[in-house]
Amino acid sequence: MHPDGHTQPETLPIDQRLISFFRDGAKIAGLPASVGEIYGLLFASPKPLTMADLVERLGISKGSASQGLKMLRTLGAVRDVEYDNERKAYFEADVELKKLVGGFIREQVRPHITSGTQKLSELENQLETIGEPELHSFYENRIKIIKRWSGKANLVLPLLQKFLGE
Amino acid sequence: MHPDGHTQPETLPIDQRLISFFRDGAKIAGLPASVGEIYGLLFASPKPLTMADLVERLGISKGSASQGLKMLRTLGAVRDVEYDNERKAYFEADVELKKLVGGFIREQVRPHITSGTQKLSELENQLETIGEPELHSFYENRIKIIKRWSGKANLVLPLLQKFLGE
DNA sequence: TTTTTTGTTCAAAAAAAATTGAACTTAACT
DNA sequence: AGTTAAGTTCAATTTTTTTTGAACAAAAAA
Repeated sequence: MHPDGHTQPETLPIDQRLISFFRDGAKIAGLPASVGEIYGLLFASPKPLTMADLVERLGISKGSASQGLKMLRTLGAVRDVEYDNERKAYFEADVELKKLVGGFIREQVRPHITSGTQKLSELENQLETIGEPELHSFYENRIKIIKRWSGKANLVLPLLQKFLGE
Repeated sequence: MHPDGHTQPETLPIDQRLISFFRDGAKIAGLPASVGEIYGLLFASPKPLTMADLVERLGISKGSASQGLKMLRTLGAVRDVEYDNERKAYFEADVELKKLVGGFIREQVRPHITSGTQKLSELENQLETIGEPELHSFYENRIKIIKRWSGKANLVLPLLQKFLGE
């Protein structure tokens, strides 16, 4: 089963703790547990790892590893690195908070805000169709409230990124 | 059954649109769709509503309505109000962003941060058990990184609340 | 060329989360 | 007292999300 003599580094208790730490973190952020585990193991590893390493040491399927890495790359949380074997791709965890939060906002938050803004403007159109003055003014006010929230959100995000970037 | 709150574009009445808007918002925030719908209907209603109203107009079960209201109350997103019928309880949406975000942070964010901090300190204990100096210093540095993140998070939350509170 | 290694895709299976509904509690009314 | 209306709880069901694994593709090695 093991044609070559290479030994995998043993998974230390501290690695297990880091994996578990990031598994929970991923869940909190609304990401799959396996994505957190992959990031956790890479974070816990002094050297870059291959996809096969992730499969073996986390006991996940090749499919999960591939999809998880894909997601982590688009989030900018993991990067490809050059490493001894030409054939395989090696990965390591990116550790800059600015980049992690930036990727999360770009991939997971912005799209929702965009579609929300779209829905909001459709909402405003509907307002026209309300003849009854009492009701019209009620809904007009409700929409004004949402717009105020939306304005805040659009201010907060850049502020947040700036704060984390220092 | 759902009287199609969701996918019709042009001709939806305004309160259906608000329900759908908040359903999506709830999902984004990691809350059940039914919670978003309940908040949406209350937000869209000029008068307070009873639980029976929610069941009837949203087509959800009594169980969902009860659980959803419970969650919204602990989030501070919905409040009890006095209204004509003594017997039933009436509810209306709370609309202050400060309060909504505050409740969300208190109920959904803080507990996770707290348990994360706990895990972090367990992680630090594990560090002691690593004899090998190279590895020790690697993990020490990793833990330092997490602590830096954690410090940032603890600064950001109050800042965020302050910003939204003005 | 054919074989082997590496990685992706996606339908199906498993796991997790939300929702239901019936049994139960509580409190008001007769 | 008993009856009824309002609301809660939670085991069972449904729905959604995640994970798997086998088929496939790409590219290097033999």
